[in-house]
Amino acid sequence: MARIVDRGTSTAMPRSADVARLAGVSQKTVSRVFNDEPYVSADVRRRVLEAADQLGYRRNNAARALASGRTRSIGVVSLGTALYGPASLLMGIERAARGTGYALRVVSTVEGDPAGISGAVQSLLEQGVDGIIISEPIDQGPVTVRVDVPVLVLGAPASFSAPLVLTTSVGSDLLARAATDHLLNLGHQTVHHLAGPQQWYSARDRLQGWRTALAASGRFEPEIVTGDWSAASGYAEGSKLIADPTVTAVFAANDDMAIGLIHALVDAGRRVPDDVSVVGFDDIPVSAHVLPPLTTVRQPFDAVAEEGLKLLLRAIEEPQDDLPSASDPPVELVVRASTACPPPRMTPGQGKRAATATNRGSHRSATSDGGPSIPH
Amino acid sequence: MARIVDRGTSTAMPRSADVARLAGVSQKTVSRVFNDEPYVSADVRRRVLEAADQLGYRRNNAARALASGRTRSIGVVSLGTALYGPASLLMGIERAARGTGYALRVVSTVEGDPAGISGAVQSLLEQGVDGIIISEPIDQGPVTVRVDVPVLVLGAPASFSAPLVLTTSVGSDLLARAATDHLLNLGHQTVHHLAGPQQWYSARDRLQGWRTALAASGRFEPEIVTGDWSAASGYAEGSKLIADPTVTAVFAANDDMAIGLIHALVDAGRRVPDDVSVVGFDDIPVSAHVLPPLTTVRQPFDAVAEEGLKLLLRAIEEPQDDLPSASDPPVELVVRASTACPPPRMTPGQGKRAATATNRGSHRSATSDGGPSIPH
DNA sequence: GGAGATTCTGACAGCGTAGACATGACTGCG
DNA sequence: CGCAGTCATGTCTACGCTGTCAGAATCTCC
Repeated sequence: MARIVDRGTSTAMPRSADVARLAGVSQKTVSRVFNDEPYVSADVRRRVLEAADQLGYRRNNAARALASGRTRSIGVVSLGTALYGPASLLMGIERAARGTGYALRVVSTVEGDPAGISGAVQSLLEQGVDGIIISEPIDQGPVTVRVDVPVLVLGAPASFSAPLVLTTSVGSDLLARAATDHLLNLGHQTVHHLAGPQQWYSARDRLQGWRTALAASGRFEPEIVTGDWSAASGYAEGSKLIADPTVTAVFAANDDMAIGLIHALVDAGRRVPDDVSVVGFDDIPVSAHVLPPLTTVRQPFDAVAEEGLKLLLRAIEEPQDDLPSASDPPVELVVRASTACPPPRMTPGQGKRAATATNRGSHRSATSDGGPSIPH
Repeated sequence: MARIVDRGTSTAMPRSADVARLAGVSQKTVSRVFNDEPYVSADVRRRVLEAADQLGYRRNNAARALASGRTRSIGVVSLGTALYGPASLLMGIERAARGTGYALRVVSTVEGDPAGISGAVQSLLEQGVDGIIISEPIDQGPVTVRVDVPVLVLGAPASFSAPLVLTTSVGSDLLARAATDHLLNLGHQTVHHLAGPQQWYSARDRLQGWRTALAASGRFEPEIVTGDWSAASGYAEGSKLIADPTVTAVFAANDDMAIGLIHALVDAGRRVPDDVSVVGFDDIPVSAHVLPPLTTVRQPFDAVAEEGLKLLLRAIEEPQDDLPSASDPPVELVVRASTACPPPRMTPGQGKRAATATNRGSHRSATSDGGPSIPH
């Protein structure tokens, strides 16, 4: 087990001057060694490192930040939830940040706090950051924050833009479209939508993607119901939705709500996928193993985080450069057992059975699976 | 939507001296105002705040840290995963930290990195933190880190202790025991265990709690199988476990594995809970809505995070004080529909049918249902 | 062999704040 | 009235590092 040892109050933290004295060089040279600056002879470098090691020297970050004007840390505004999406994105950012030499400062917005995002940004600026990532933003009405570092907004619409602000799509709309198209291709007349809370941009994106898919196929756009991302809301709102017996296909804005919806369907005596097909969104870890295993789309959190961070670091380090906009992340549909062709009576006299049959099970991505039960 | 506005490169960041000049006071007085020090007249305070507001002044954290020797931030070593447990704990810490005046610096350990926790601690110390929280630690073999700030280890065994190190139980063992006892009380002869990866202390705690419960009731302790927390491993390892037809009750070390296990049971033609009862651990958001709704225990993440943080801040701010050890968090068992009395043939000649009927088939979905569950 | 370029090292001056200490102004009280 | 005590503010400086510049040592090449 890791042992954690007190360094003892007797010895104060050594500073670079102490190392310099021990190594017989100037304090500035120690600084050079630790910053990997050129023009330090191999011999001196070795002596400095040895002395530093012997004293247990560590650079003082505060002093570095003060002297250089750069804090070497970036702030992340996250949502104070353990929801799979936000949490995954945060972890993706953490992973991407590692090895860049930048540390992460995380604050999260308080639900119901009117200051919200702007308050969080404010507090990050006070802490001192070289850049800010706003992950999974929520629309909280017009607020203005004065910022002097680059800001990256993950998954916000263009309307968020302003000087120094970068935006990156997380591809929610495309994924939502793919999910809806999958159901349409199976032969469903139309697809209903169990939407996420509309203050969330990602929920709006998914709604939009669903609409686009329906419009592109010239289908009727039914009324939506809106949940709060939770399985409980999926159950409650889903129950309302499926009160309509003509519903044969539902696209839920996340997997949790999809699972709640399936629960509601089963409680109502409807079979999934025989009577109603359900598609989720996120591919949360349990989706492959709930009953029935859930067809869903997978968000490329790591790719989004990595690309976004790269963009931000470039804005920090090469302020003069033009910034390329990020490319669209890949669409990954995971077909499992919660979707199927509509029940016969719901597709009156259409010669589509062959096409439908072909279509079923053909939508799998590399990660998807064979039959209804799918270990990965 | 929040507008983010560049402050413009023309104007440099104002410093306290600028505010002081505008307010007609000394720089030190500005410092006093912003630190809420006593002995500043109301009039001066107002003038300073006005001037600061006018200039858009923000304190420079690096300078503050350098001058005061305190960074006002605490570091969190987290696991680089979006698993519900670790993510929830991290959010709990974030929530608890808010309002304390301490910022959070997060680093996560890389899976497979030999440096692991010690490397993460090292990097936090370099960034400069006043204290460190190690959340959900993993045993990575003997490593020694030299530390000069208080360290709080959430959910590590006593063996982790060392000077300046605090430990807090997350109560996994008690919760595991409650889960196991619940199954025993339903009349099962014994309870099998689908364990988590044993490098995780929390997985060990759960194993231990299960053992304790069995021993306390004088039951036979069956062989365990071990998963990796994922639903997929729950399916795969669970399949091995239930190859034994005498299994009537399984305690899984987390909900994901429990869900995978139920999937495996259903694929094997065993009914849940009629043939086999399953208890999970965590109460992840979908647990109330998977089929059947999962009986599980809920971890008091917020309580643990809050109490732990309080402990740590006390160690930071009153180093002389004796530190009280944290109290045991509450045990919260959530009984849903995945558990019932064992099938008749498994409980030879016991007059328990009435109890079974009562318990079974009550597919209540709300998290705090009646009966044996314990609402908080 | 010496002008110029290149490599290495050091002296010095901040960076923006908080702490130690000094200094008045004012208060209360014998 | 004078002295101690409290309150309000200012002066000066250290915090530990990096950026700038200067100087010394070494190399390069005709």
